[in-house]
Amino acid sequence: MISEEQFLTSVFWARELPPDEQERARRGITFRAIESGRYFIHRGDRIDNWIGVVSGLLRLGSITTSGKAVTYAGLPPSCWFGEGSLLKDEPRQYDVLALRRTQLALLNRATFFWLYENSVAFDRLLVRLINERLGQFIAQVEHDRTLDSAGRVARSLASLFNPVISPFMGTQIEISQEEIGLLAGVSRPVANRVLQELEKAGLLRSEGGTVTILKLEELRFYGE
DNA sequence: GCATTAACACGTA
DNA sequence: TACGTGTTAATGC
Repeated sequence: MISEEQFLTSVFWARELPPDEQERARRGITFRAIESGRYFIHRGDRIDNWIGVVSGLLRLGSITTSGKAVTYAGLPPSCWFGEGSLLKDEPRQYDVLALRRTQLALLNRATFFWLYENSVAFDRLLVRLINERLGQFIAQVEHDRTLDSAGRVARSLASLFNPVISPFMGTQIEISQEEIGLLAGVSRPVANRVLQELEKAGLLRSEGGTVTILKLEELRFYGE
């Protein structure tokens, strides 16, 4: 079984559960590492876990029939995902790729459903997460259609630091300009130019593969 | 026009 | 050597 410390540092929602449910959740969690560039899930897979990102970075997306990679979201540390496929008992609709070496925490299906059936605290948590993600995706569609590339890059970065979805993020993330481009749907030269623009505006610092957020709120509304 | 791809030089782990 | 960054030239929508 994983240690108390591992549990509390990687499972942000645990503190919302009463002690007996925490203990049950802890017994249902295992860890797994995915190497950089490897797929964790392919479209069509069935999954048997609710999945939490402990460290690293995942990309949720798919490949179009013409072979183009489309990204729907970055999954940063402390973010949990996959509840939709578990609850609907359907195959995963999207690919999940590790952009760098990534450690995952896996809550097994039986425990997930036990909590779902028995824990009010857990259900509130799920509703809150799903609600927040819904809002995030709707906003993303809006931004894709209304904002220029600078605005899209700023929103994509800000969405990685959503405090409801990934509350342990702090202010820094290891992410290359190439990866930022993939998340925001722009090319690397554009990501490069926008990062310089945002840095000049004092909203973030970008250096050597890490981005430090200085003004998250302004980043979230950049370009409006 | 603006973005994209491809390519090059540079600095660093 | 491998990677990330900064930049430019050719090309496309």
